Amino acid sequence: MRLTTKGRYAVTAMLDLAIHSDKGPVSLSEISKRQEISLSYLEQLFSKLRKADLVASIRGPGGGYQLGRTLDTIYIAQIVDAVNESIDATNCGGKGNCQQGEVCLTHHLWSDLSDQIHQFLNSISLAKLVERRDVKAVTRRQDSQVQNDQTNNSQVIESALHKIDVIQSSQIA
Amino acid sequence: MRLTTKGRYAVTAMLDLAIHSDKGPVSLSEISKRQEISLSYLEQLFSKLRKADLVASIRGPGGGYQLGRTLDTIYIAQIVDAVNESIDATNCGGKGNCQQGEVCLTHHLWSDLSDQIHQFLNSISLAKLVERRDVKAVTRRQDSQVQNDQTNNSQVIESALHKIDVIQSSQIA
DNA sequence: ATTTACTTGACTAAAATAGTTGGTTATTGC
DNA sequence: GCAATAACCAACTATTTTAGTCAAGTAAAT
Repeated sequence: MRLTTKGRYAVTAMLDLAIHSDKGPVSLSEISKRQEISLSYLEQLFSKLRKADLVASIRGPGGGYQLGRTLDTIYIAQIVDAVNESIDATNCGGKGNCQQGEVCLTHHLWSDLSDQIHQFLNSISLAKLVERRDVKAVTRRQDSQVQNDQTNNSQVIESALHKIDVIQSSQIA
Repeated sequence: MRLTTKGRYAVTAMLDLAIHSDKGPVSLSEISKRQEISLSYLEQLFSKLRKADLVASIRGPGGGYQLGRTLDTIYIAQIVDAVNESIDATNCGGKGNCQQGEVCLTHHLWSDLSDQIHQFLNSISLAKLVERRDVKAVTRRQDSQVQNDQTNNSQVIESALHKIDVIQSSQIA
């Protein structure tokens, strides 16, 4: 059974994409900043998401990713499946050949658990997540955070430019 | 989120113990044979299970392990918890400090999933598992399999002893 | 033409898993 | 007392997975 940062990152990134897709394509570097996920790692994940037709890519300046389908037809289980092998709790991948071709003592237990998890993650669509109050709150926080970072960056840049001016004028003198 | 062979082995071994505990203590080597789990690995797992008071040990010949409590008060979640760190699906261990001290965009989703899994595994006791039809069927298969192995082994030993006899008598001659 | 941004593949450090090895200690039956 | 049995313990190791980097591309828009 695997549910690690990989699957979590994928869902988080897809949700970020869903939230910000009203103003055209979303670039991975935007998502990377907002969700604090390494850009190159996102590239790997989105390569898989694209192969699963969960997203579509648009190249060139102003490009980025768009959702491959409408919000209400993308379920969390599909996202996790696309990047992880599966969300199967059995050892045998559900095949039932865990002990010398036969089922092991606890096979059915793990099989039941898998069904349970799958049902849960398959009952939640991106549309549902976007509407959640806690998601909206975090979105507000993240958007203003990125805004601040950019302000801070331009301040840093301005002060750097100022320093260069000072150095240059002192060199002339 | 971790649910790997470790947790599965622990539950399988505990169930095996529950099934065979009617005739006194069960040794790890018995469990090892029946469930095809490495003996030394079982020792590691049972060390943790003992610390969680899920089993009690009896040393010396004829010794082995017994359940620490009655069948109906031991739940699968407790067994997995005892050997794995936790069955938590969040990245932050449920603390909600996943993004710079604040919750990340998908924190509540994973938190909900964790609750779901925990509820499921906490609703199943060893007593319930023992009664399942599929468990009873596998138990019959495993018990007769081990019986056959032992018969085969004694045949192998007998034939080996015979060979030694032949070699020795030829050396004398 | 150049910039922006996606695409691909190979590589890597760190962690976790699933063991192995080699002992020590306690108990029992002879 | 002495084997034999079986729990207990600690350190070590191979393999796999995760999470991420690096480098060299390709496609599209201005």
